[in-house]
Amino acid sequence: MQSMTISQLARAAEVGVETVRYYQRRGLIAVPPTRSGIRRYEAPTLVRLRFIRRAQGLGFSLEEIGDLLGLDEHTDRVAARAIAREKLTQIEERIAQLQAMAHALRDLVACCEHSPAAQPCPILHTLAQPTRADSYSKSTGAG
Amino acid sequence: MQSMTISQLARAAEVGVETVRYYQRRGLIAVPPTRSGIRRYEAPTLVRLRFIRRAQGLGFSLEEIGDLLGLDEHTDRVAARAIAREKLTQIEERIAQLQAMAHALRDLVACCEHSPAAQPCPILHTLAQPTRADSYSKSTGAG
DNA sequence: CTAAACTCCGTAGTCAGGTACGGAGTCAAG
DNA sequence: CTTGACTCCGTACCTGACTACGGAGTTTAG
Repeated sequence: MQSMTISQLARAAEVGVETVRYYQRRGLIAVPPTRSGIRRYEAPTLVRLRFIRRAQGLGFSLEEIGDLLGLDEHTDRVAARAIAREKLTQIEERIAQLQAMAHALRDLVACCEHSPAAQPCPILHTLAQPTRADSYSKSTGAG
Repeated sequence: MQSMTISQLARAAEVGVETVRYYQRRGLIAVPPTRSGIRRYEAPTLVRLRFIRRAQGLGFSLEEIGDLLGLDEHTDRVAARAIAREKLTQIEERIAQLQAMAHALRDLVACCEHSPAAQPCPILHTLAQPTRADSYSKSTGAG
């Protein structure tokens, strides 16, 4: 399959036709010239489309992917590495945030399971507590 | 401060006035009756507002927070715990996804650092690779 | 040669969680 | 009693990544 219609291209890359058009509008993939109104796509466009999906899977936004697509495999290795490192840092930060949330939730659930039935729900009660949200974390001391 | 204007309320909860109004539109906090056109807010509304912000900090969406706000501290402990557990599971899943991304990125960066300068950038090259995105993970063998 | 399927392209809608705007009314200080 | 700050409310706008719609043109199978 040397040359594809847009729906063949989309199917090959496992995206929707509208998504392909959207990427064209965003300038991520080229709009090939048309003979008689219908455009035909070549293999390099499919490669580019798959690049986009894989980069998304690594957490890159379409804007960042636009930058990555502008890089040259041979002359821009340092830049590519820098972008990848930055993304890695962002992901690690996000993981840390989510781990803090998970930790707080685990504490609340555990607290709720072990507190006497006559008392108000520690989860709801803690959320309604005045100011600082960390009364459920670490110690109950003055710290 | 028994009774507050909307801006005092917003300041006390560390949110914007427009955000308070937005929560009113969403039905998360009540719109108090007005005498002469200006509304006044009591302490329980501030508690509710802080509840919302803290629940957001734990990863709950405004819709979920609406559910939580409808629960009773005494009679709905089981429901509250179930919601918290479900959120915890979602967060753990998200963490796992992000860790997979981070792992892949770390591999790519390391690969890029150690590959000979004459070769194309392994990061860009891997992204452009046909089909499966996992050629950068685990081993380089036939698997 | 026709009918179905596909393509093109611009525009608009979706989700979440706000943020901004504008005009009219209200309140407090001087 | 005016000035300036604040409030009310509806509506529109924002980000990011799509997704849908509609009408006109094109291609293909029978």
